[in-house]
This record gives sequence, structure tokens and C-alpha cells, in this order.
Amino acid sequence: MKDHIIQLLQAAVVHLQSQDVLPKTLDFQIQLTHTKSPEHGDYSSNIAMVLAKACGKNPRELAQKIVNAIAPDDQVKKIDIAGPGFINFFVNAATVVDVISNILQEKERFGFDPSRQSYKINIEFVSCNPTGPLHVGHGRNAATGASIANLLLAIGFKVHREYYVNDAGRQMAILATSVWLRYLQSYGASFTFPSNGYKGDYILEIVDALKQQVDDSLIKPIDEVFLNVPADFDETQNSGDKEAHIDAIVSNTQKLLGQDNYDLVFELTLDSILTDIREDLGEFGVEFDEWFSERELLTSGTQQRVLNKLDQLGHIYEQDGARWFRATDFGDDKDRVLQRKNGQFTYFANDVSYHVFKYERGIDKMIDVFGSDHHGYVPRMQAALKALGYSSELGDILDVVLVQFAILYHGEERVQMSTRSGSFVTLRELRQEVGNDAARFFYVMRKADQHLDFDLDLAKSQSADNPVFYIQYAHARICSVYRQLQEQNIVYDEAAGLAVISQLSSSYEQALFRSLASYKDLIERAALAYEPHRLAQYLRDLAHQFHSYYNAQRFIVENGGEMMQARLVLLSAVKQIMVNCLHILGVSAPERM
RNA sequence: GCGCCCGUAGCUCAGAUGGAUAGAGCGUUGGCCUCCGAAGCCAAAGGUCAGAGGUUCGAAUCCCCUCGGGCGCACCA
Repeated sequence: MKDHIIQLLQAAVVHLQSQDVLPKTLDFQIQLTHTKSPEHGDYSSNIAMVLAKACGKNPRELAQKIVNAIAPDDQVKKIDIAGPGFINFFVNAATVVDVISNILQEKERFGFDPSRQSYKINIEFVSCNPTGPLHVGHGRNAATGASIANLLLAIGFKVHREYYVNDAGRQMAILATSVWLRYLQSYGASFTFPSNGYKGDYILEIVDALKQQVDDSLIKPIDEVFLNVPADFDETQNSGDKEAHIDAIVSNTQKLLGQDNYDLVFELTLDSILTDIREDLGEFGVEFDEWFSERELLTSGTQQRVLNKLDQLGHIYEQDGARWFRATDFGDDKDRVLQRKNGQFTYFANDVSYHVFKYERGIDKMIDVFGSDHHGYVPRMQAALKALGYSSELGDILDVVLVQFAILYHGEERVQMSTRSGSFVTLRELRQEVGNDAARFFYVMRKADQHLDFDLDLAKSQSADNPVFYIQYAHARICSVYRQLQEQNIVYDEAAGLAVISQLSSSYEQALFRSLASYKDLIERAALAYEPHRLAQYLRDLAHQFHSYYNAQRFIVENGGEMMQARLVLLSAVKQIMVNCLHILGVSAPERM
């Protein structure tokens, strides 16, 4: 319908141009919006005001000329000119019926545009280091990424969801070493645990698993573990170096265990944590199509290939023994090192390779969902892809969604989190406390790049204050109407209802029609802008409209006839849209509560 | 110091590429159940959109400055 009206306007303007009423050299794009208020009709365009200046006419006069030039159309009931020069379209009731019947026919696929099936979008999210359980910060990234992926799927794109597993590098070595140190302690070894080691309780669980597999066969003399190890940082004397300390222990660990046994500890540790993360996310309704291992990337030699390509293109130079990428040529404010003077590739180099890897699999768009504390990283990544000459029909090849931290509250009181003490709140704890539905909803109900005040007490309260319950309650109420129907042996006749649904005329019904009609537009915009919070907003509005309607209107009446059927059809469409929205947000739609 | 994000009702936040009278929820006050789920609804009060300038027919939205907050500025990952 929207496209149809845009065409009408387009044709009218072109017609006026051909009649020399308007200049032929106009550069314009028709904008059409759903109106906020019913008195402004269903759709509104500002085209007359936009073109007024270029045409040397006042907006209302121009609007009148455009309206006169619009061909009569059986879907348009009335066209008004209002305010400073808006052209408002009132749509025939028949088109409202179309929306309802489309929703009921297409169900969960309503809003799906098959023409987008030819585009593949890769979305990478969570991707946190597998060094421990997910905490509440990762939870917001997970909920946001998953909802964006669902949105893109819902409007027709092919979507590939990916988790980048940072399983190479120093942190993982420290982690594996920490496990082994705890293992030694469990057999009575006595020493001070490194301040920079991983101390969480989850390490002890991994130790148990390790012992089941190897018993005491990996025990080594503790003196040798600390042989030639520089002193750890000492807070009281402000001496020592925690980094050098742990690195030396890691090195000794690798020597003492030997490659095979070290690998055994490493793999068992990694596997244990990844399994935990996978289960955690799975329970949270967050699924991935691929878990991509950083180590796989390193063994494939992609970095060298990428470096060579950038070099050939002239975007690399050497300085101080290191190899630099000319990021400043592509909008970054500093050049960046890809290969250090010791020959090692930087994390950035690995990440560029990873993005090349993704690109070469044949995609039209990559999306990275980052914590917003990494926003400084974005320009260099985009610079690298620009330098490689990547482009896409969908605009930039890489879009980055930044997610701000969630701050937890118990009512007024802020929940303190500290990674250092190991006392951070895990995602699992949060889920257990407030439930998956509330967590998924609360995480995305604010714009992703805005701070989120997450009130745990509110999220688990079973009251009207809690938006999740408010929305789910609306859905359950609709379900309840259909249950009542069955109990009273009244037949629901969709066809009969549809036939007369255009006669529903109360303000409640009109409001619901308008909301349903704008749904397609909503998910399209929300998807393309990567803004799932708009769905949360929409859902609340829709639920409110429904509750108002419910309070004012009795649905099941004896001998209700076709008008009763019409109302039931409307409810059915509302229910379907609620289910669709909730599904995209990863929230359940219970039939009773 | 430089860069990015932000400042909207008492509180938490929406405000689509600039559009019509700036909207919700909570909180406050006052109403609505012999009736399909009151976990609901209705009404009232509450605003110089941080401040000042500019662009525009039109600015919460775009540009400049000031003030106030958050986050980044590694041959770490």
C-alpha cells in the first residue's frame, strides 16, 4: 500500500513536470510516513514542502497542484492538504481488510520479503574470550545480537550467526596454567596463587574433570614450577611485576608438562568453558550457526596473505622494524601495526584476517556487535576493509553495533560488580533470578548504545509495572477469549468475520488497525537500523491498545453474529503480531499465566 | 589534550531520513469489577527538550560554541 501511494505521488509530480508546471530538473525522493494521529489520515507526505522552494511556489499551493494531478485510485478514499502543506491520504477500508487477512494467512512470515533472500548477512556477536562464564555484560550483547539477527531473518535476509572464539593467545595460556596450578594445589602443593591467574570457582570444576581423566599423573615438583620466576606484584611493598610473574610460570608449565600434556590440559579447559558458554546461551535462546576458532585462522596463514595484498596495494610501510597499515588514509586517526618487530602478528592483524575470511565466504554485509568500550577499534577495522576494496550492494561492507553496559539495580541500590574479585554476576545467575523472558526483554528495551539501568526487582515482579508481564498478559488474555469460546461451544468463523471487519469503527478498533498496518514498516526500519528496542516499544503500545479495547468491549456475546466474528478476527491478528514480535525478541508468549 | 556517545516530565526512557499539539511507563492525585483474566482500564497534574547562537517554510533532531556526564586514545587482546 505504501509503495502504491508513493507511485501515485511520483507519477503526479512527473506529470506536472511534463506539463511544465514544475521544473524538469527536480531532484527529489518521495517520503511517505504513517501518521501519528487519525485526523491526518493513514499516510502522509511532505513532498510539497520539500519541493516548494525549488519550484518557487508556496507549499500549500503546490500541494494542491500535486493532489489535482494524482490519478483517481480505488484504494484511496480521500486526500487532504493540511497544516503547512502535508498531503494526507485516507485509505479505503478494503485495504485495512487486506492487512488483516495477510497477517492471518502469512502468520509468522508476515513482513517477510523474499526478494531479500539473495542477500547474505553475517552477524558476529558475543565473541567473548573463553576464559570463564558469561557475565551480565555479555548477556546484553547476546540478547541484542540475537534479536537483530531475528529481525533481519524476519524481513527476508539470509543470516549467518557467528561466534568468534578467541582460543589463541596469552590469556588462554594463563587460563590453562591456572587450571594446572589449582590441580597441583588440590594434591597439597603449597604456594601463593599468582595475582594475575584466573581464580574463579569454575576453575575448580575444571580441575575435577581433569583429575578424573589423568589422576595424579601430571604432578610436578612445585619448586620447578616457580624456578627462575620473577616476583609477583606485592601490594604492600608496591614491588614485583605480575605480568612477568605469570608469563614465567606459563613458560615453566609448558616446559614441565611437555607439548602433549599441556595440550591435554588446554583442550580440556577450553572445551569445558566453551561447553558452558554454549549451554548458557542455548538456555537463553541464543543460537549460532558457527563457532569460528581463532586458532584455525592462524594455521591457515591468512594473515600473511592479507598482509601481502595490502602491501601490493601500497597500504603498508615499515618503521622501527614493524609493519604498519596506513589506516590514516582511510579515516582512522592513527596508523596501526599489523606485524610487530618480533615477527608476531597483532590482534588487529588477526581480526582483519578474520573479516577477510568472512568476506571471502561470499556475503553482502558483516555486522559486528561490540561492547561500546571498544568503539575506538571500529575506524581501523573499517579502514582495513576499505583499503582492501571491499564493497557491497547493501552499503558499507561492515557495520558495527555498539552495546553499552547494563548497570544492575535492586530497586534503588546498585549491584556492585568486580571482575577482579571474581564476584561478578554471571548471565546464568541473572537468568535464574529474573527468568529468560525478562532478561531478554530488559536487555533490548533501550537503545543498544545507551546505558541500561536494569532493575532486577522490577524484572522479576509479577505486576503491571513490569513491561514483560504487561505484554505477555495481553497475549494470555486473548488466548483466554478463544478458550472461553470453546467452552461455550461458539464457532469461530474467520471468513465471516473478515467479510465485515471493515465495519469495525470504534476508536479502539481503528487504533489497532493502524498499529497492525504499520507493523511491516516497523520491523523493516528496526531491522535495517539494527534497533530491536523499537519492537519493545511497539509491543508495549500494542498491548496497551489491546487492554484498553478489552476493557471497553465485550467480545463473546450470545448471538453475536458476524460483528462478533469480526472482532475475534481482529484479536486473532493482534495476537499473531504479538507472537511475531515476541519471537523476534526471544521472549515467550504464554497462553496462560 | 584529541576522538566517539550522551544530556527530553520528580525517576527510567521513546521520539523513523528535520515536520503537524514533544510521547510512554513508574511515582503522585481521583475514579472503574453482580460482566470474556482488575497481572487491567479511565482521568488529572507534571516540559524554556542542559545553555547560547546559526541553517531552514519548519529544529529535541543538522552546524558552531559553552557547561555537565560516560567511554576510548598499545608493537594488549
